[in-house]
Order: sequence, then C-alpha cells, then structure tokens
Amino acid sequence: MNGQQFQALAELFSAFSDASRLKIIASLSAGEKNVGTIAQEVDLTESATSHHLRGLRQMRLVRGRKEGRMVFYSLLDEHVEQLYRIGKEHILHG
Amino acid sequence: MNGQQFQALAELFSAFSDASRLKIIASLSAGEKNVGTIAQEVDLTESATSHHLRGLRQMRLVRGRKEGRMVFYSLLDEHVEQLYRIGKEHILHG
DNA sequence: GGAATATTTGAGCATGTATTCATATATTGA
DNA sequence: TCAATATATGAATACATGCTCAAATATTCC
Repeated sequence: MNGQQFQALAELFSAFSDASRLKIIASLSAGEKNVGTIAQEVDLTESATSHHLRGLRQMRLVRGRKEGRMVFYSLLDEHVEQLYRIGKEHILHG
Repeated sequence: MNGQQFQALAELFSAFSDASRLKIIASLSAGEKNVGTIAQEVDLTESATSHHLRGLRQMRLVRGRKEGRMVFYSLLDEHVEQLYRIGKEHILHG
C-alpha cells in the first residue's frame, strides 16, 4: 500500500462516514429505487439526496439507471454491502 | 437501525476515513508499537499521531498499554482488521 | 409548444476535521 | 533535585464537508 492507495482507501471509507449516506446505502440494499423515493425514505431533500448519490456514483458504489424521467439507483458492488454489514455488526454486537 | 445507530456507524467509518489513521491501523496490524515508532513509520509528528491515537482509543479501536514512559498501542478488535482488509481488497482488486 | 414532474447542478454558509505549535504531564536516570 | 525523554493536551488555523436555496436540464403528457 503506497500513499495514493491509502488515500483512495480513506476516500472509500469517507463514503460510509456520514449517517445520511449510510441510510441511503441501507435503503438501496433492499433493492433499486429512484431519487424521490430514497429522499423520502431517508428524510432528506431531493437535492441533498442527489448530491450524495453523485458522490457515491463517483466512488463507483452505486449506479443509476435512467428510466423515463426517473433515475433508479442500486448498489454496484458486493463490497459495499459487505462493509456496511460488518460495520453494522460492530455497532450492534460489538 | 435507528438514527443514533446510523450516527454511530458513521462515526465508526469516520475513524477509517483518513489516510494517516489508516496508516496507523496498518502499522498496528503488524503488532503493538509505541507512539514514537508509529509516528516515524507513518511519517507524522508525534503530536499528530497522539491526537489520532486518542480518537481511535475513544472509538475503542485501539488500546494503549503504558510501560515506563512509553505507551504501546495495539488494535483492539477483530472488526478493525476485518474492515481494513475488506476495504483494502476493494481498492486493490476492485 | 407549454405545463408538470424528476433530477441535477453550483454557490453560499455553517460546521467539522487534521495538522501545527507551544506547553503540560509523567517517568527515568544521574 | 535536575535534565532528558515520551506522550498528551489545547488553541489556532486552514481546509473539507453537508445542507439549503435557486436555477438548470430532461422527460412526459396535454
């Protein structure tokens, strides 16, 4: 692991380091959803939700599938759920 | 998972969301070390290292064992290395 | 084309964070 | 006791981050 790789790893964990984004990830772990639905479920404005989704998309943790005027987001990678699940275990029975 | 739990989980991941702290964790995954040694290995001042170790200690991710005037730190929990390892895999072969 | 709906974008602001510097505390050994 | 060493602490600062608000873009339906 060189300096850049440590930086990249820090950025990966940063994606999980906010309660709103974790709620989004938790919501998407139940299946793909469009932005408005996510926003409602996690209790954020659609703008804030969209900003978070952009970050998650840039980190390649979610992907968006456009259908009509809606965009359906889903988790992109098994590691995403794996990290979420292990962290959750640590919190709940740690 | 309620709001407080999402917040706690976010704080857990925040501990991993900084390259310097990840280097400290990586260094400690090879075994316990005192502050000066860690500082040297991860190329931080001892003060900055100590600040980070305090945070990690408060999160119960590391513990310090005092021996004379040195304090030897080590990883506290299997989840710490597990999270680090899975994140690393994601970065390296993701 | 024009209204309605869904999402995105960028600026601005308030809050959080990592580091540095100076200093404090604790321990050892002369 | 005094100097030297190891670590911790608190204030200050520079930078990052999350949210809001207003506005832009894209799509559908009339």
